[in-house]
Amino acid sequence: MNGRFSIAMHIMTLLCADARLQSSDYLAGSININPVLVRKELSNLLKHGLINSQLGKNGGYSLAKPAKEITIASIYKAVKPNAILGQAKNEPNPACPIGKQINNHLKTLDADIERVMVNKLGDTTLAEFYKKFD
Amino acid sequence: MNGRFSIAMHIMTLLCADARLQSSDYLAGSININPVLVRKELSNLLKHGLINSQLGKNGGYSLAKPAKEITIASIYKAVKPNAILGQAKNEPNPACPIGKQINNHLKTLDADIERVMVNKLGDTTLAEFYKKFD
DNA sequence: TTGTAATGTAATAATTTTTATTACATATTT
DNA sequence: AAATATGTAATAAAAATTATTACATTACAA
Repeated sequence: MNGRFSIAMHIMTLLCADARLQSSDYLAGSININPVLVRKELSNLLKHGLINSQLGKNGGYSLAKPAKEITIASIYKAVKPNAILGQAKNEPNPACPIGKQINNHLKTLDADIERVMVNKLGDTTLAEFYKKFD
Repeated sequence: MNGRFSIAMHIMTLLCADARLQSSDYLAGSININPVLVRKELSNLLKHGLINSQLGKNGGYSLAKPAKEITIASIYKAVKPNAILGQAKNEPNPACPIGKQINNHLKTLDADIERVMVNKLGDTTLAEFYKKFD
């Protein structure tokens, strides 16, 4: 996985900290990455119904619902990679009895792990996460 | 995370399937990646005490202990990334109250998740994983 | 004791992925 | 109508991953 989860959490925390509309430039300034990347992630969070946006002058972004109704799991799901345990790029040798089957078995293992993770992340809300900041 | 876990699992499964010494070239052929990459991962697994190697002609690799004593968690630990949830490359803006603290809080979250994952992966042994193959 | 086949590892190149940048259309407020 | 923001496409730059080449070292076996 890349830095997308961190970025999404950072965005959501900033929106949680101030209910007013926040611009992508301001968010990018706190995260310290390119504004276009932030807008791309905002666009994804929007698609997943986690935030609202307002076009035009004085526009910006805000949480789509109260922070105590947003689980960390829902944020994770919005940015989740194909495989949490990672996957090799190459097709294993189909002539090898192990190679032929291993990807399926690894996929099953990965699904098991993800279930446990999402379960754990579902225990915490954005509001609880935000409480840790002083 | 990259493909290292997949590769390590593939190596370990192949060694589990045949107790005789296996060469890195043979392993690379089944995985279908460059033999040098395989040797690098073998060198890492060796360092973690999961496998044995034998130098010289007719040399190769074998499991360091019975497959039923090797947990998937121990294989994961040998290749585990810094942060399972990923991390952004940039330092957040220290002038921002959220930016200043978020990395610490994300690190805590990550540690929680990893604990749950390793717990789950500790339930299964290589022998059990191998049983799934026909 | 010499040839062969294997591990072990360093250096470098190629490829892929991620991140940054530029540009501009569209929307909304003042 | 001007200003400021979202939204998005196209491209460039940087970083990470994977592949390749090269070769030293070890051990078996003829």
